[in-house]
Amino acid sequence: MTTTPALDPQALLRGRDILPTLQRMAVAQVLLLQPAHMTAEQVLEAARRLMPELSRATVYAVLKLFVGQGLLKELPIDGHATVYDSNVQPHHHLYDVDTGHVVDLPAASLQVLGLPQAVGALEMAGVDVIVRVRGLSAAG
Amino acid sequence: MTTTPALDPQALLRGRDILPTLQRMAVAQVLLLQPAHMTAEQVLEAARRLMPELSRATVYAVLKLFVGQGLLKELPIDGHATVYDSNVQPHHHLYDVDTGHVVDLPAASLQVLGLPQAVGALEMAGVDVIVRVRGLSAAG
DNA sequence: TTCCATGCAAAGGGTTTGCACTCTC
DNA sequence: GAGAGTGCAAACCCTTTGCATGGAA
Repeated sequence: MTTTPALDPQALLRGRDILPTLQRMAVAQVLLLQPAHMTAEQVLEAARRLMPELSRATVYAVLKLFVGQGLLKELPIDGHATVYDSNVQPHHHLYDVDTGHVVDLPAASLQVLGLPQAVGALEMAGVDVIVRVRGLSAAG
Repeated sequence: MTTTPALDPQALLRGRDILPTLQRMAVAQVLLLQPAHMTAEQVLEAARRLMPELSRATVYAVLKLFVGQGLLKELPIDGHATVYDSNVQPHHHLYDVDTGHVVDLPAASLQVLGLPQAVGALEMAGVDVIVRVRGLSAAG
């Protein structure tokens, strides 16, 4: 692990050459300071508690910016709404098919064998393992 | 493999207690008689070559019915449009992040180690491995 | 002062729904 | 004839875009 938890949203954003506006810091506060899985709507709702005037369009813009700067990852989990994951380290996911809750699975907890043969000469851009389960009660 | 390729759409549908209407047989013809990965829009376009009056709403209804009856699987690959896979055997996917093309990866070509420990006492509903690559030129 | 960020509202794509018509059993 | 299946259009949800305002360098 090379993660140095950035406890200061402003420093976190400056470190990625992102102008730390109030809106961006509100989103960072909600999503980047701890591991979290949230949809855009959930981010908007949570960030508006810190900044009620925050607009939906801005949240989408900020999320897209954060993804581009490597602060967030979009999860390919569910067809309806994009889920943003603030854990950008390689890892996998447990997904509750009934509730939609997601929890991280450390990269080391699963091992995928056979990848080199499977991708052959293609350029590999990443591997996602999604384990669908039932009964994941706690919030993810 | 226990697959007995059903070459007759009508028998295929009756086998699942699905009333074989002309619309459902057109969709089956296009998607179920061979392994394929298609979005609803692609299914509509292809099926309309067999039946020009087919409506979009009916295609969505039929796809949902087929998924419920285990004839199709929805792939959790991309946020925009749902991709339907007529291969319902356990297997994984190679996904071209540039073109959107998908190809099957036989279940045997990859091995995921550590699942029992990862899911613990939860009920496992399935495992999806999506390998993102670039340069997958052929249609998937 | 120039450029970037924000907010609002409208537009856009994918999917679902309401309702009348048609067909199957 | 009763109930299921279909088609059309409108509605819906998530996301993006256009444009005018406001703030940062």
